[in-house]
Amino acid sequence: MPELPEVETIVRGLDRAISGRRIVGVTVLRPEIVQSPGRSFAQAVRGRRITGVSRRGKLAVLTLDNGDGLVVHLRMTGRLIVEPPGTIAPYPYTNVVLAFEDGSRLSFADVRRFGRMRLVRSEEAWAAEVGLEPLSTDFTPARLSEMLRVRKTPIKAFLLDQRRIAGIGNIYACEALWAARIRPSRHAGTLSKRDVARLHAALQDVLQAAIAMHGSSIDDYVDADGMRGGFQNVLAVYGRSGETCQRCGGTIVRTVIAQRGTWWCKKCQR
DNA sequence: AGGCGTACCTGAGGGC
DNA sequence: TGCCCTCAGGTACGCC
Repeated sequence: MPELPEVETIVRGLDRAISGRRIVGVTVLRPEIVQSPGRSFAQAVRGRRITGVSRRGKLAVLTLDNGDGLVVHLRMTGRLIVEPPGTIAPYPYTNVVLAFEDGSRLSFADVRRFGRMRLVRSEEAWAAEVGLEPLSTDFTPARLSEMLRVRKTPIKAFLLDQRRIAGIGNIYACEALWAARIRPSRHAGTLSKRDVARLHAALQDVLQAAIAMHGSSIDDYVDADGMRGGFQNVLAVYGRSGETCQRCGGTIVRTVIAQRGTWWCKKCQR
């Protein structure tokens, strides 16, 4: 489900909705979903106030007033939903509920139960494993070029590796490679300086455009208020096998790279 | 180092 | 209608 633009959208909504609220109740319906060092998750979280909600790669981070962080990975089908006071029925497939003092609550729901909610002492514990933020000023064509050099992995597999650049998933890897006119199976190290410049620009453009449209809702992504995104309506290649390329009139094909469905135009992506 | 298969889970959708 | 198969926005692990 969620890649950088979707998590960014969720996090912005959550920051507006629940920052400043105190957690007065914690219900863990699926213990395997939460991780917490030492004390029990519920004990460690209950009574804390949420001071802010932010994003790192595809991770949502709820910062608590004692400096701890609730790091949430939604994986494929996870949802973070804010429910107003008076809501009785539990959100479908809810695994963890944080209840606030005003009667509102945050539900972490996930049909497939791949998503995780982890309590961390400080950012150092996990931030080192997460790569560069593609929308930060640290991410420059020169840095990208340096990371790609001599690497033999297909460029698409490189883009999906969260330890290098954080936040790009299958949709936006496909879309950015189309925008940059680069064939997804190209070995990373073979990209020319021009290719790298186009890819760098394409990644930032695609991610920013998707954030502006509140992400892509292909199947089940919704933001913190349960609203769908709009970027699925403007996807150029993702999920469009057999359709005509809007740029060159070629045919969009589906292949498999790094075990993931990959959509691209055979004619104009080289 | 990196590719590949598999595992984790459930549900949707297509073909027959 | 219903059964069977494939696929899904992600990552981890073990094996070569």
